[in-house]
Amino acid sequence: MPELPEVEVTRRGIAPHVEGRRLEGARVREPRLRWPVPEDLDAILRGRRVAAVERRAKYLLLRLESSGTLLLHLGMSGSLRVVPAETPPTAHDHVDLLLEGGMVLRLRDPRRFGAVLWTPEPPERHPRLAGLGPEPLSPELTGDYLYRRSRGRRLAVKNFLMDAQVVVGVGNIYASEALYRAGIHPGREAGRVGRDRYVLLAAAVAAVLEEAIAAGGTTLRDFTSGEGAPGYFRQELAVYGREGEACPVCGRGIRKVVIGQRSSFFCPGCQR
DNA sequence: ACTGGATCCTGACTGC
DNA sequence: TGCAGTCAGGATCCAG
Repeated sequence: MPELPEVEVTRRGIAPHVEGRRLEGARVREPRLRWPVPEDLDAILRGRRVAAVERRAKYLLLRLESSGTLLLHLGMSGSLRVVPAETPPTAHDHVDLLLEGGMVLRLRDPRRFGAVLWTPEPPERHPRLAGLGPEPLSPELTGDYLYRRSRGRRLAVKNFLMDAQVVVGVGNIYASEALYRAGIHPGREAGRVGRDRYVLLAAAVAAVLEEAIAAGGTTLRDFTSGEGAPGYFRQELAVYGREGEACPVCGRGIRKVVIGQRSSFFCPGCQR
């Protein structure tokens, strides 16, 4: 489900309910996520206070006071909601974090590609976070950076853009959208895109992600913020999911191709 | 070192 | 209505 904007919208939705609050424990109904949920999660969390809810790439970081961080990943189908503790869980509500005051932070994830990980170390040292590329909304993402990193690379520029070692947070929807805005064909070899076009691409990535966050994310099926509101960016998507529709700029039909086993949408007139 | 493909899992949708 | 096949917002792992 979520790319960076949806994770960030979720973070902003849950943070006011979670930050500064003490955890009374955890209830794990289904530990078989991408990696097993820690068996002693309840004991680890009980009585500890959440200092901050942060985000790195598509991971949410619940930083506990003193030390230790809970890493949450939503995978393809995960979502987080803050609900009253007495709310009956539905089929795929795998983990509850019990908050003082009678609410729970509830993780739902039908496909179970998500993750709940614990680390007592500084989270940037965790194997899942070490080695990640820069945040796309930081000053580190520049055209020069993308240009340098792409030299000699023969994979499609869309796959290059979705490589978390290069830059984090750009998933299948926003990769198509950013490449459209930058006028770059998604299947072009990354190493054969020039510096000037990477400058356009870096700006396009940041712009599309910021606009999506401002719109509350993209709701395709059932994405909602931590408070249950859907995102309204879907109607702003220029190419994703719009095969056969007219390009808003040149009027030619939007095409769909499979690149790296993922559907990719582009305008054959505007993108080279 | 890079690259593409297979893989984890369930649900929604399509076509017959 | 039922059933088989296809596809889905992620990211890791593995073989070549």
